[in-house]
Amino acid sequence: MSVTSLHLTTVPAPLEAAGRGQHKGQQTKAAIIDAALGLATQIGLEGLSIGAVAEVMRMSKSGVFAHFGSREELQISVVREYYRRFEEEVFRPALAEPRGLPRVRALFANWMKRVAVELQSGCIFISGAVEFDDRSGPVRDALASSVRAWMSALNRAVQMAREAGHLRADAQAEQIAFEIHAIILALHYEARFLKTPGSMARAEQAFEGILARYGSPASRKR
Amino acid sequence: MSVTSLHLTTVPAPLEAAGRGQHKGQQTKAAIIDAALGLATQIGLEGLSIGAVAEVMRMSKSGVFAHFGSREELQISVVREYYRRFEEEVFRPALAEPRGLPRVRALFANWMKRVAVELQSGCIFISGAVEFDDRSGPVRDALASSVRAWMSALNRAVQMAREAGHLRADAQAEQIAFEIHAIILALHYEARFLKTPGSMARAEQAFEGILARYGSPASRKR
DNA sequence: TGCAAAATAGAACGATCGTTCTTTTCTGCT
DNA sequence: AGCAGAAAAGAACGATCGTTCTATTTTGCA
Repeated sequence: MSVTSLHLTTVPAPLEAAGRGQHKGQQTKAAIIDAALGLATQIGLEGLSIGAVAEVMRMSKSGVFAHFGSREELQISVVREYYRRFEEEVFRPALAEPRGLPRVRALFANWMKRVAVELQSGCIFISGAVEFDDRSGPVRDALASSVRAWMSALNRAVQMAREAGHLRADAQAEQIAFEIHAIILALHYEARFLKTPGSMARAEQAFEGILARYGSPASRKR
Repeated sequence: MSVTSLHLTTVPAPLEAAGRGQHKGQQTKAAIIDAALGLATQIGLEGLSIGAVAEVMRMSKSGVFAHFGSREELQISVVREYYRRFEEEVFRPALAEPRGLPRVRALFANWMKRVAVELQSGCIFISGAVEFDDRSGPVRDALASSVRAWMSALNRAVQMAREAGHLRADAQAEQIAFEIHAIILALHYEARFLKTPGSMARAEQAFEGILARYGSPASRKR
């Protein structure tokens, strides 16, 4: 490839946009990531082995391996795909709601919906945090930056709710985001591990409690 | 050993109470569990390998193995020891406080103190929950029953606070325990994984928020 | 002090892991 | 249709794992 091809505008058809028309290799790579994501939600990123992915894909180990070059790269691809889906399911739909409390409520509701599904499959942002909390490297970095991106999106939504007058003027967005995050983590723990019945309802009630505490006195219901 | 020796009252000195005067084997076993616990808090119960424990103990793999008969039994021993220390550090000292809100505050404060230390080492009740949440077997059972025991102790303390009139009459102990647990989990996540600064203070503030919300109107401070 | 039993070491096993190298099969373009 | 390159398979490697078996050392009581 010549240096002049760095002028991307001159590149014709062969490099198409992601999606259809991919070469065979990219299609299978996407399929591998999908299978690996399914495995990783169950057994964790650390438990994810190339052999297991190959078995699910009915491919050889080396066939799977060739697409990534290392297990680490496969793990990173899984993290990125998980984040993409999380954004799609939780964040994007909430943008349809008007800024302020409605959007914050939608974010929490979508998050809860997702956790309800993950009570069977598992959440990579939670299991990954435990697996990589005292390690370093690119997998940890990919995980942490994904979670931070989501948390700061939640932060912004809360901040907008305060600016819209839906929350007390002295409410801190970071504090509220922290407490919302806490609810989700406890729900995941109690429902998925301890199998405590009624956890979903307790999480809902805890969320309402936060809103009652930080909600602006003007819009207080009782 | 004859059948009549089942009359435990007839057993003389050789079987002593746990503690001093142990045979060599029991001493080293306790030392192994201590070393294994230290490893498990860092790399998790699943990552705990007999080889690594042997290296720390400067023993052979088979020497370590012989004390437990299986890796699973070693893991269970670690869980039990962790629970014992947790009880000793968090629960027991709080019994010195009078029933009601003071004791609940002490439980939370001790828990926070422990988490602050575990931000370096890690918590088996949290990492274990992630590692064993979709598995079954004796290790999972040991973990779950330990956590349930602690959670129900916390529950009882909250319940007593309500009965003492320190909390609203309509406050549910399970709900409050859920929310306290949530705070600890979020603190662990944000401080240990994300390394978000100020997490300790946010956890404290969230706890005060819970008390403000569920505290009895009579004892409200402002 | 001596002797049985407990405690530990050492070597080897089958299995699984990520990775490398070589070979075969398949794809897609001319 | 044919050919170059991509994609996948296959075999093998060193390492680590839990576990087993046998041999050696150490302990604690008579």
